[in-house]
Amino acid sequence: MSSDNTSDGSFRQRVFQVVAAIPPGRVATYGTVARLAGSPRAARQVGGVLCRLPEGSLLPWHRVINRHGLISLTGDDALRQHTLLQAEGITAGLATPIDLQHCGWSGD
DNA sequence: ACCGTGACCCCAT
DNA sequence: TATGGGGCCACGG
Repeated sequence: MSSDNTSDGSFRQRVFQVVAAIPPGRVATYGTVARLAGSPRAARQVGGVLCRLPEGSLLPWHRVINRHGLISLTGDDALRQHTLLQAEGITAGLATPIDLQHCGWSGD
């Protein structure tokens, strides 16, 4: 019921659902996640939500990168994300940009 | 209800 | 080619 599918509640919950839908071996940019979440201009907020993720979350947050195909985190967190991406078959993102044309996911 | 914050993105110098 | 500043939107205190 609804003319819109925005019946989930908070934007944060929506980001969880979108990120959880990213297939293994693929990555999505913050802008893409924001767009699929219903707010194409809220790319920044997507990072804010992931930053506040609980430690036990099964959400594949590591599959979310910036529009340059690089990891936006810094320090140990960046290395942690890079390691998780390696486990997905992606050996780039830390210093070498990920090929978004090959690994990029747009909600298919 | 107001202000500050931020894992972004875009443009100008 | 690198660096800086501004705009955007949602969330916490």
